[in-house]
Amino acid sequence: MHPRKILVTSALPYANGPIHIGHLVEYIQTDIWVRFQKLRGNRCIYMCADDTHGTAIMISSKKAGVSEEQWIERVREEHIADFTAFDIEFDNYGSTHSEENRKLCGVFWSALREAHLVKGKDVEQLYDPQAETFLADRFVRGTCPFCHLENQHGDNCDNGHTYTPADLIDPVSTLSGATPEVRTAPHLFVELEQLHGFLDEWTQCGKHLQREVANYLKGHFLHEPLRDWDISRPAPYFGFEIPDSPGNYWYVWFDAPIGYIASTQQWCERSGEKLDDWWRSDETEIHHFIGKDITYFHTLFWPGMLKTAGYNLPTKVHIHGFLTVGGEKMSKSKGTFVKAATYLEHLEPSYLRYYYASKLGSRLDDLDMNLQEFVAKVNSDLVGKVINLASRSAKFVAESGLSAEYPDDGGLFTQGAAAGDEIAGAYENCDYNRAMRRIMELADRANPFVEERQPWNLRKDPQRAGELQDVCTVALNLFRQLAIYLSPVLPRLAAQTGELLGKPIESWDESKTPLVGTPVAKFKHMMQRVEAKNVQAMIDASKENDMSDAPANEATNEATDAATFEDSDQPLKDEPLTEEITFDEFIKVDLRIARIVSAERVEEARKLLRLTLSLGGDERRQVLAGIKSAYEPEALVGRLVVMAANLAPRKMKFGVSEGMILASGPGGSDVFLLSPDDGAQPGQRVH
RNA sequence: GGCGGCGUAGCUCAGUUGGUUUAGAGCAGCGGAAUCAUAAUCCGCGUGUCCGGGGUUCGAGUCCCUGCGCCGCUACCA
Repeated sequence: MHPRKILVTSALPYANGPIHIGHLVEYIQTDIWVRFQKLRGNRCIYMCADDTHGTAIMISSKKAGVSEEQWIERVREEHIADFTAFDIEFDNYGSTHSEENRKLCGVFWSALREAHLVKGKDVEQLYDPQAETFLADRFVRGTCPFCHLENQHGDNCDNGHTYTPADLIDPVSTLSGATPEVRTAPHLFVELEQLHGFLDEWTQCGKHLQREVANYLKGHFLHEPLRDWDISRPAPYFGFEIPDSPGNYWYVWFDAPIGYIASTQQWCERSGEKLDDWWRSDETEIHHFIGKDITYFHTLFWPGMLKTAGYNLPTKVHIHGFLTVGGEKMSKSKGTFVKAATYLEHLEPSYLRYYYASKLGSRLDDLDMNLQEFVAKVNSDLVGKVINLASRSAKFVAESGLSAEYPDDGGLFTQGAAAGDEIAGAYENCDYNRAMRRIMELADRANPFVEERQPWNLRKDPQRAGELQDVCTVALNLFRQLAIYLSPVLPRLAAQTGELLGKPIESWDESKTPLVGTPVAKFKHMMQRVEAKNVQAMIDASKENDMSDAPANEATNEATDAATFEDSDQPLKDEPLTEEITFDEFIKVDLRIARIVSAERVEEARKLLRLTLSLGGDERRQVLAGIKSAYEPEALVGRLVVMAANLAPRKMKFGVSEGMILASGPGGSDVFLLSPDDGAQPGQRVH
């Protein structure tokens, strides 16, 4: 079997913030795969880079008071430090803001031009006259033109209406607070539709994508003509200026994937390789690892670009899901939004590598990190089962070394070697959880062997020194076999095993041959047990970070946090605090979660909506609420609110109102209903 | 609403193309042993409606239909 030639990438992290444990799912997943391939004797290189262009970078660097170049260089160093600490080993870590990338972008661009795939079109977009820049949708907020909900995103509101930013009522730029104006600018587009036939074939042939991804693309994009892809941005924009279109820049998603190739180019220059041997060669496999959020860039645009420019198409795009913690999205307020650097202050990287490996499968399911399970799994699998094999036997043979011949072990080593193919197959398919399970099954067979042979008793009898040596030879070889199988996941353990037994682990096939007649070094601890309190400390520290450097909304992070916290004192002035009450007085009010099951306008009334609230089961209340000018009734149905449920019914002109729902704001269109967090149920009391 | 997926022991899950037994493993729990080892290890202990209901079949957790529940994606299009 001749070695494969494999080029692997992870998505380029955006140079706008630190690496966190969500990112690490992908880099650990990829790194394991790369290490596995190398261990198998394949030629495999792992390429990555920082993704450095776009509006968000401009904003962040401006805020930090440095140039974009300084900013991205600083972030890149942080990223590299984090990756290195987690044993993620790139063969090259570049930057999309590199000369190599600029040139390659030119190559791709020319190819697109020559294929007549580029066309110009005018685009109307909101422009911030103060910041002197066009505004992406997420940098505009305003009032929804359909339901008049205020402070909504640029392209959709919380009630589910969609629109373009130009339709917003009272739009505001989140960059400067200025009122944006509509301006027209010429943009360049790629007519992807011309590649429709090719993309149908490539995505649906079953070789390159997970089945569910192929279905997704077919259902969402390929069933109809593909839309033109807006690939340029007018100045000012931090990126590369388009050579034949001065004043326009390539959109960040154009140059980002080309960064994979540019990074390879740097590696080639350093190692005397030819780029075309890797990116224009039938012998090379290209494997991209990405998260599901960027599926369509990598499965439609990117193959289209590669095809047009005559580069290798991806052999496979491996797509993974998101990380959740305790079954929920990572949350800054709950401390589950853990930065890589914060993790490292409290825990060892090997824990996370193993835990993720034990959870990762080949499909794009989300991966849930359960903190109790995390502790239990690392301690019981790694320390209790695997490492224990070495720590309970190594010191008995520190002087004698391993037996000269491999003793009878009842077939354990042979069984372990036979399992190698299946474990390798699981790694190859990214079914790491399966691989980990199989490895732990082997460990579960090894410990009883030691138990049965009782080396601790054998050593008491000098007559049985040979027997003792044999038992430990078996135990250590079984341990080493596991360490080899685990080495893509736990390179440190592999290195430590190499030291202990005086022979570095370099190839997968070493799992087939036991080590004999070699010295054994003094045993040193290989891994600390995870302490639950350290996990907790990490969570707590992540909460503290939240207070200091803050932002609630990820995408618009830097842009919004000033606005988030510079709260006006006007509301308090308008409505000062009232006199103190006792607890007993407070609890007289029975606040309940209620679901709005119907809502209609009271036509004759100026301000009222007639709501029917459900407290669960058959319990219903009619409430007349003065929110007509702030909410469309249709948008309220189904929504959970908080109501004062034991308020005496009040007869009003239009009927009896049996309670009140809680809202803030001065009135008119400025009314803001209170909503419970996810999970609340109708009828629950608010305490 | 559409698409994709999931629903197996307290928890996390395995169950390959339907047929090795009365459906398995790890963790947790209970009982015992051991004391070499990082309070690590070993042995023993599971009356689970394999979500419910139909169907195909000599035979289904495994295939088909249907209902329910959950998750993800995406929606006045699929």
